[in-house]
Amino acid sequence: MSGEPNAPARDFIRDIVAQDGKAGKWGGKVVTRFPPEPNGHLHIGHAKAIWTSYGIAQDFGGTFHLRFDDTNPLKEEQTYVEAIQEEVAWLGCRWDGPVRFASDYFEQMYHYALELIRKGKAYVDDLSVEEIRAYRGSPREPGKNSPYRDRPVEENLDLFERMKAGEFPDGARVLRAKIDMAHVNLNMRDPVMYRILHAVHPHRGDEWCIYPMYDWAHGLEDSIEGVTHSLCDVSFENHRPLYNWFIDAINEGRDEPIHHPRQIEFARYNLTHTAMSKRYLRPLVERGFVRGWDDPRMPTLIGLRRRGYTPEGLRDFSRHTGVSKYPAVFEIALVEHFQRRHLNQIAPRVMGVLRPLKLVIDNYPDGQTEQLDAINNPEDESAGTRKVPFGRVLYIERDDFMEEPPKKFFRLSPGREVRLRYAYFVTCTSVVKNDAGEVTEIHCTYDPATRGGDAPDGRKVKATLHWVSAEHAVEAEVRLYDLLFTKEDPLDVPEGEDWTKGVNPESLTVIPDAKLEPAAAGRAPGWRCQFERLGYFCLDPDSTETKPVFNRTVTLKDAWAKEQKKGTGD
RNA sequence: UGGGGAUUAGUGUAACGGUAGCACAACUGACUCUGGAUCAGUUAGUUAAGGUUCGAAUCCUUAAUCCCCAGCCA
Repeated sequence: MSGEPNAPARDFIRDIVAQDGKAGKWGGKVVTRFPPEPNGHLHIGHAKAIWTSYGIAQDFGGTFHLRFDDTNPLKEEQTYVEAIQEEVAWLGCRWDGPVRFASDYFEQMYHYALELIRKGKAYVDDLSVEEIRAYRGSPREPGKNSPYRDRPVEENLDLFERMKAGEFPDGARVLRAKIDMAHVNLNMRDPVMYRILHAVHPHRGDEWCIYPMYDWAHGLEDSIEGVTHSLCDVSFENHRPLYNWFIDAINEGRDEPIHHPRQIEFARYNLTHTAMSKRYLRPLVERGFVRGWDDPRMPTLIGLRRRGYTPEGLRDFSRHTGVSKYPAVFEIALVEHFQRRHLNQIAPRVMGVLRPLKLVIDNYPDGQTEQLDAINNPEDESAGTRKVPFGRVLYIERDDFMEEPPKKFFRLSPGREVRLRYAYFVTCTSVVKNDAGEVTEIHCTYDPATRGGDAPDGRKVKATLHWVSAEHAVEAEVRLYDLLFTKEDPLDVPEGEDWTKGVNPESLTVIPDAKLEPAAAGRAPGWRCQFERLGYFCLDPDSTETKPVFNRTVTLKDAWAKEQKKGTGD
């Protein structure tokens, strides 16, 4: 990322796009696209890829397309074309024009294929899958020509036509490009362009019996749409010569050459403590390690959304991490940083006690209730204030009291005075314990002169505690999430060992009876807030009229927790 | 013993032959009615070895390491 925090993004792709613009390529136009296959949900890795393409279109005043790469009806489903649209829209990326489909270009591609056959650049091959594989050779050994490679053009035309008409069973024949079976790049060894598939396509029904292969289709889709900069994964770097070959072959002898996009590859990335590919995510769902694809622990977009992640935070993460060709591993802390940064600006504050400890103020009038003023968001004055009910019996956080406090523990302990946020100073006078010796209740006195939280005599306290009035408390379920895997690289396991063993057994902690101030009640699912001193939370769709359910999106930074971890707390 | 790419603090990413910078993380400290936020500061880097040059992260050579490629998947 460039030096200034708010400087425009700068990376090698943007440099290329800028150069092309300067050179007047494509009339200075910029068109990018995101081309998902509708066969699964998007994850945070896609989010960055989408933001790269969309962000570049935005930065250069270009347009951005959403196009489904639906060339394999065996693997694709309509539900995903709907889900993915929603996911991209949620991210905040707006595509130009309608949602596009590769399958809308099938006719055009077919005609291009006919042209190649007529030019002697493609042929129908009757070899079986196994034979094709065997004939392909290996990276170190050249392949050999198929015996069908030199079929006359007329025969190829006839056979291809009949393939399209559905005269042959699946797998009987394919159409291949005639390039070079000895090429060092395996992708150039007569790649398959069409295979026979008698399948029902989600978008085209049973119109087609032949379906284009990705390598044949993809470049053409970009060409047809006028995509100028076709951004993709580094693994397609080896395919670029093939895409160029196809377009050049089509353009050979053509009066009006078809558009030739420029493909630029960039590295995909990984995150620490998580796995991203479907291969690893699916078992988590199917074997019940998580509750589903939208489990808030999942790196899927629907999971992160449910957890309370904001698209703005994801966008900032995507932009600030830059683009490169090096297979980067980002620390999950960086993702969280951008979530906190955004949430801090927008999340209204609320007080909630996760592990309640009863606190009784002995000198507070029994039965009295006050409404105290609290600030909704110190980072946003326009968020205003609210009233919080206060009474003689309160709940405070168990962690905020220690009978025998270590040196760096500033919170409540016997004889110590602390502030109850927006309320009063209280001093702990005694504790009540059960038979097991656990503290079940603490007693305090309060100083009426400190109403609102300031002492007129100017005396200071070291800590401010959040609290909830017992009488007014709203009971809620709170789900605390931690790393899905404790290991940085969950896939790095010894030969033969099951990587799912690395799933963090404490990745979910359910608190059934948290106490919240009334302001947290009556909200709609998706509502985000900060529980003061604890973290950012988001109301889950599992909530009912009587029982809200909150997901912890991300914790607040916690200096005390860090101190404890260091073991220097006492 | 094939081809294509890549390598800058702990993690990412700038510097495009001319002072190696930024963010996150870590660590200090200030401030604070959130041990949050904010502010100030510290630690820490060019994969290695040669060469070209007044000057190299940048150009050249060699080596090392990592990623990708033998689907009728995308």
